[in-house]
Amino acid sequence: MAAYWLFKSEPDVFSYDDLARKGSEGWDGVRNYMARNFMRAMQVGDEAIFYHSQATPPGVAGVCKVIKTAEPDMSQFDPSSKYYDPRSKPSDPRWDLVTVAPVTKLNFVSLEALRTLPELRDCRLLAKGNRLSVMPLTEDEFNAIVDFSARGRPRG
DNA sequence: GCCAACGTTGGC
DNA sequence: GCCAACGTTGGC
Repeated sequence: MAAYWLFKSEPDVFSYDDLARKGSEGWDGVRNYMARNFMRAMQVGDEAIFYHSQATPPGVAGVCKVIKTAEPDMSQFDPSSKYYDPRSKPSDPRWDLVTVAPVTKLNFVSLEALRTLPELRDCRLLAKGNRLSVMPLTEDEFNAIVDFSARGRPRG
């Protein structure tokens, strides 16, 4: 049973277009245990919303999918990486990544517009103070975003 | 640049 | 195990 997720990325660093250009990307640099655990639960074929944070405006840029399940994020062992974690050992890696590929570039849906969708009322993306960079979505939440992007207005 | 919110760290 | 301090995130 496929699951649905949301990934945040700062487009100045790595945008949906960057993913589309590259074809796939190991989602490295996640250093939050909850986000890591969500990645460990991902299966090949799961689909995810690609969200642009720290953008003007922030919002949803596309859909991507998981093409490889969780494996150690090697940047944790690289002292020259900004994601280096000196407390992590190769024999017991702390941090994982999944590999994603582009599916569809969406008509951009701003955060402001997302807040108008009733299906997202309980989505943690919209919760005040939310900082989680990888999170699950319900099928209804995922579809509401994609449908709004396609139609430019809410369902129903 | 500001500030609220949150996760993590470290002293005790 | 508690909790204050700190660093980071992310919208504005």
